[in-house]
Amino acid sequence: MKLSTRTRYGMRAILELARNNGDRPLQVRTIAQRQDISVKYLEQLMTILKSAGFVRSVRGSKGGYILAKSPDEIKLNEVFNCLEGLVATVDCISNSDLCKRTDDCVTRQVWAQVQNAIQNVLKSITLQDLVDRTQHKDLLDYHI
Amino acid sequence: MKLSTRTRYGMRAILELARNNGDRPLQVRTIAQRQDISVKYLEQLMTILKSAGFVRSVRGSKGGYILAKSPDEIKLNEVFNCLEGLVATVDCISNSDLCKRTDDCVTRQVWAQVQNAIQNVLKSITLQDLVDRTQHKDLLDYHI
DNA sequence: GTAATATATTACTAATATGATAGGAATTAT
DNA sequence: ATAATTCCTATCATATTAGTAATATATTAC
Repeated sequence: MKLSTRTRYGMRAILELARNNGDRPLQVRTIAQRQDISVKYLEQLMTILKSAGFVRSVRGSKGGYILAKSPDEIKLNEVFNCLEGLVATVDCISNSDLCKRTDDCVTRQVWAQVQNAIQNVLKSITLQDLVDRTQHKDLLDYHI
Repeated sequence: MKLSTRTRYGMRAILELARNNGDRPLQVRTIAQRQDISVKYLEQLMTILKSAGFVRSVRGSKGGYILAKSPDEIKLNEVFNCLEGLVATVDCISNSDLCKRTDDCVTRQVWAQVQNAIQNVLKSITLQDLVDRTQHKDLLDYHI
């Protein structure tokens, strides 16, 4: 139950774009440098984010990526689901045909609860929230 | 972010033991049959559950496995953490030394929230709860 | 129009994790 | 002794993940 780097890197990348919002396009290379991610790998992640409609690309010189919507219109669960694939903790939650055993249903209920909890947390946070958190970093205690 | 079969099978297996609580030991073979899991694979999972102290084994003929504690003393998050390994959604949550970038901390905060939410759900449920749910199955609506 | 800059797309590789299988040793009830 | 059962170790196949490479294509600046 670990997050894939796809999700972690992707989330950090789109956060960079959120910070850059309103400015000129941000290049993959720049994001990769700032976030210490392989350029080539990040390119792929940006493609995913693009085809999901979260970012727009500007090709050619001085091109790069920009957010397709305002940061406060992008909720983390949307980005998360896009990157992490189906967030089904187990398949039978989304596809109830798979469930044959009655006992299974008990654990299935549990996994559904878990999944719900995850989504609720992420649903409550927008990219703008994260940008704000970074900017007031000095005022917050970040130790967990 | 899918559950491994280790966790799903293991959870179902220990639930069988919880149902069988107070009775004679339950054999791996029996559990495997009921839950449609490979015997040899389940053996390994039982070893994990045993070394974590959730179950006790009785060797030899008429042997098998029994719960080491009462079902209402075993919380799902404990079993989950044992099977799924460290539930660290990302490593830097449990090991703060890993976090070099300040921006990371923002997403790290998010993952920590997510992890917390998962744990809270699982912490609130015991094996006994699941046993009860199964027994009153006819009274409940299990569709999600 | 040309060079420079960037994305787009595809294929490949290496490493790791996961799921499962197999064989036999150790242990115990009968 | 024998049958039943866990315990231990090794092995294998597959899937996933992370990353690299090469090439094509589009856009802008000049």
